[in-house]
Amino acid sequence: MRSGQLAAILKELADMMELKGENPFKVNAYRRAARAVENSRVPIDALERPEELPGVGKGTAAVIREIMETGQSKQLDEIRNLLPAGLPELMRLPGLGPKSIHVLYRELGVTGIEELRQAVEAGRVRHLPGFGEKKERNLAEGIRKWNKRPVRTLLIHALPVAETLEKRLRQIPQVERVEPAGSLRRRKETVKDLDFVVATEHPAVVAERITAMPEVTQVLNHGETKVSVMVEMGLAIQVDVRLVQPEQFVSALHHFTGSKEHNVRIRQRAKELGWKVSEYGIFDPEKEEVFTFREEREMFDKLGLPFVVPELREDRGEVDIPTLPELLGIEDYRGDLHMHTRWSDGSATVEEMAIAAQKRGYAYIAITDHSQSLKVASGLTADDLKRQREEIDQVNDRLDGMTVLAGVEMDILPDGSLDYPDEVLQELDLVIASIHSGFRQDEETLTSRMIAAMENPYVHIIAHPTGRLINRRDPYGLDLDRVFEAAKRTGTVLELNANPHRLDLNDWYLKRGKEEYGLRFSINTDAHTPEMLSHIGVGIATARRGWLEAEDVINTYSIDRLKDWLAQKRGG
DNA sequence: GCCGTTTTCGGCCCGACTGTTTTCAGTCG
Repeated sequence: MRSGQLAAILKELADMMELKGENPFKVNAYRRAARAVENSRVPIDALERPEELPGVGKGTAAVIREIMETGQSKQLDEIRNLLPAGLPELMRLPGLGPKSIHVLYRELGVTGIEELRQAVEAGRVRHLPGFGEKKERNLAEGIRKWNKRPVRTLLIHALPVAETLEKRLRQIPQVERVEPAGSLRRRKETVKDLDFVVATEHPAVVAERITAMPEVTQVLNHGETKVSVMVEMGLAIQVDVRLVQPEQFVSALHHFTGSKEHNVRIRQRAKELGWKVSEYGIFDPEKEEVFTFREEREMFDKLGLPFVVPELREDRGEVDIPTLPELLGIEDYRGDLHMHTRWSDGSATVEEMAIAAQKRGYAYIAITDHSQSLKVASGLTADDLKRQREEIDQVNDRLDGMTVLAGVEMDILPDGSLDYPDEVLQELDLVIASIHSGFRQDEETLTSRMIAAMENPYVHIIAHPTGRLINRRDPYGLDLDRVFEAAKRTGTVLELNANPHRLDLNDWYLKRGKEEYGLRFSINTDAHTPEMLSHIGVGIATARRGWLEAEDVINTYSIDRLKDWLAQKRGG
């Protein structure tokens, strides 16, 4: 049993209990337990006493034990027998929560989306208590969009739009301060919309200016403190702007940066001190006094907490521990170890890539073109690799203060063997192995295949370990705990691929790999053009979200230390 | 269901908005 599976069962239990109409605090207790399991530093199967997890008491601990032992929960089975399986997914409809779903089920016998559609079309919903014509129309709209999964925008696409909008907002004379907030500020891999917090004494004027921007295609909401619009700026995205008084700016920025879960922890913390936190400030009910702040740092200070950077605000322990890690920064990064050239499917020469890297201030790079089996990408034969090595040597002779390593991104073949024999690998400075075929094999086959590659002493790094493509392809069905364990045992480093579509390993796995297994990682762009080296920005952001420090990432090593490590992996 | 240097009972984060109501429940972030 993996922590992800256990957490999923606890979440389902919470959802079902909520639909059943259980005490909301009890429901929340199960949600908290699910979070605690996800964020536990101890591997879940090594957890002897679940009640040691925060928010887990006797009751939930017993449920956890039962699930660990039997793989299921009697309580959950009972509710499943009581309530139709189609109900939980109805929560995805905007405006529909557990209470309304229960009414629909009880009064109309609605058990799923199809029956709801029929009830709405027959006009039967509007007569229910708490419902009306407007609500029925909104439901009809939600049902119409049911199958159009809202695709979240990639961070890398959202960033330039946010930057343009930020500049635009700054140009409005009545605007005193502007910051982007929300998941963009937390640098999540995808964002749903763009949030801005604006300080102004004249909210109505600013709101007017925003709705009048030429890129605005639709005004969704236009109130005194909030404007929501759809904009078309290369991509169509919703923009929410919150307008607050200047003295409220910092509290509002913190509030709208989130995450929701982080905010909840912050408010609990304030409550322990007898205060109340909202988007308007920290309120002391005893003295009837409101504290406001000039910088976020002051706000955390007031609560007796170390400053938490936006990337960590996910309630993964950042509010509960006395000292936070000194996160990796772009200035710590010394070289990119995964990129392609014209030798396979890249667009530039070795020298062009090297010069681009040097302009970024790097001390080294590794050229890692594809291996022979990957025909679609013009993979290199052993002979090609020899000739490429000659070219790399020449480039190294011409460059000053920059080392180009000769590497390869070698396919792990569907049968688990590697694409070159050891004699070829030992000639290379650095070997990355990765899976590009046979994605749909079963978990056991895929996992063994990857572990076999890690056991080869010549393999230094596993690239994009789960193979997911955000919004496009799910991760391979790997047992990542076994992969982590093998990485630890063999000293193999797992990659955080900084391609904005991959960002794989993701933040959550990075934190787990570091804390539970003591792993180190490599962050690389997998660039196929010189411009793509700039993707390292979102890679570093993801690493920060994964709580990584410079020491956890081999790309922060000096060239000498890196060479030592490369040799050491081979038993040198 | 969980939790406790004010507590073993009575709380559990906070406020805005919507649509339903005529003072508020439900939903959302």
